[in-house]
Amino acid sequence: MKPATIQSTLRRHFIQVLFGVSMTVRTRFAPSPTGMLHIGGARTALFAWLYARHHGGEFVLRIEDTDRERSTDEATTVILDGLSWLGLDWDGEPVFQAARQELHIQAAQQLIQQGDAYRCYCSKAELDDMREKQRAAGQKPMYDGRCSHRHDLSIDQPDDQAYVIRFRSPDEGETVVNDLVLGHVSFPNAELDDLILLRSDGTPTSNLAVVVDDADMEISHVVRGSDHLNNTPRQIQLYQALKLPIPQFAHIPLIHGPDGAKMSKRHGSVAITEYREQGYLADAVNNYLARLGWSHGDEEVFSRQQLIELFDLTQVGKAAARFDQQKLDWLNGQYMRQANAADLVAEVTRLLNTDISAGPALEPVIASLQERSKNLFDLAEGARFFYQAPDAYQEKAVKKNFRDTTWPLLESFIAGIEAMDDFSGEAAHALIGEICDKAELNMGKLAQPIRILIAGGPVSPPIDLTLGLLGKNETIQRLKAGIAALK
RNA sequence: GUCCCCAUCGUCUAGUCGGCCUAGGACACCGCCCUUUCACGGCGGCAACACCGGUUCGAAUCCGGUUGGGGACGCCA
Repeated sequence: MKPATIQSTLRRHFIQVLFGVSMTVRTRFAPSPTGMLHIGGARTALFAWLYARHHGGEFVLRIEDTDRERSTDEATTVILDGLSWLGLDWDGEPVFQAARQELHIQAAQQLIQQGDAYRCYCSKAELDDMREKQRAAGQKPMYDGRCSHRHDLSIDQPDDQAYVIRFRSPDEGETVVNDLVLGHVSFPNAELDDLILLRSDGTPTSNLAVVVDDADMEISHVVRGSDHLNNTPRQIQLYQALKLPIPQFAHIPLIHGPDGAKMSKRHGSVAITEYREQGYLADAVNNYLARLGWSHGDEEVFSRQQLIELFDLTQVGKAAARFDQQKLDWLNGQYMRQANAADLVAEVTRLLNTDISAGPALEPVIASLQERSKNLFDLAEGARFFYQAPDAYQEKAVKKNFRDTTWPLLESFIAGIEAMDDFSGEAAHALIGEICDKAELNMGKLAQPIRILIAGGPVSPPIDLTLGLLGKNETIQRLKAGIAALK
């Protein structure tokens, strides 16, 4: 046993002793490594993580790589990166499902011995044909159990004909899922066909593996997307047949695109890591995702800590939610403003991707831009002119703010700051005021042209801050270059 | 098609056991204010209980149906 495992086992034991019952919450996130970690998966992971953390329990990771055709190590890495970025830390090492085949096969053997599973010799073509006929007859395509009563071939007898192992599910009665989000959901057993446990190559299928693993890993609450709801009654039957304790289930509604259809590539950035590239803050994404389907009164902004304190599955809504980029943008803006400038330096430096050694310190530049930036990308672009003199001036802004009277104002401004012994943003600002007063103009008549020559466009932090950060020499140099270029 | 789920402003949602809801908040949108720019912020506005029945003194809230949307129907997960 690894130290971490011993520790968690001890902790679980401690809680059990303390409360006299087994009440450890243990949730899991079980992605299949066949693609990116998308928005929906990230939210499922977040909810499972929040639930565990809220209850002081554990959150574990299981990589469901049993479909070896489509699973890749690369996808696993991307998923882990995504979770790490969001700060959804997992307990212990990730478990790889493919490595646990023996356990799954054993369970299948047990079911065979109990008579709860049987060999099915139906070929792919035969099954296709069967389904096609069912569909044509307006029925739900499902296995009709044609091999379940074949007694002519002993299941223990070696056979050169390919077969799969199917679960013998009950035909009558109903199976009830008691879901923490959806409540009672019952399925007629007649609707549940005999699912495949072991493929013809002997490998276990996901439904078997999930049940065996969730039980073996002592998962107390299975939190997953509601696209798995239909698998749940079958899984419950497997738990029962294997005499394993049934966990609690919580099926989280799916996230739809703005058009109401399931999220897909055409809705833009579905990979969670894409949001990092676009300059979103992890906590803002978490906050947004949490509010999609969950709420706490009228509040909108929740820190990570508050989410852990307040989150509960009982407050998760049942309806699917649409993804709304504008609200994410707004929330991200909230976090941008709240953030410590120092914490943003590294990421902004990366996004700027230019030499900043000659310009002002990045931290105060960031501070001056935080409240006018929706995201880090915005912020980096807003900061760029501090380190790169404009090579062009926005035409529309020039047209609007420059006229013949502008030039003398600029000249006297330059003369004024050239004469200053100790230049500062405040002094420059005061000078603009003086010049405009004298000319009986409002300050914008001079401040805007200055801004355009300095930044290349009509947008920047307040002029005093901007000039103060840029410094006397750079200010003069840019103004002169601008006059030369435009006059 | 069959089974399952869902249904409050354009979007996310509040709405504990039906009365406090002439339905609240947030995003978006539209005004106004603040402002040397862009933003932030402040104030105000627009805007919803899908429909039809029933239960009840009283329903967004309970029940039934209709409609609409979504999910699932693989030797994928």
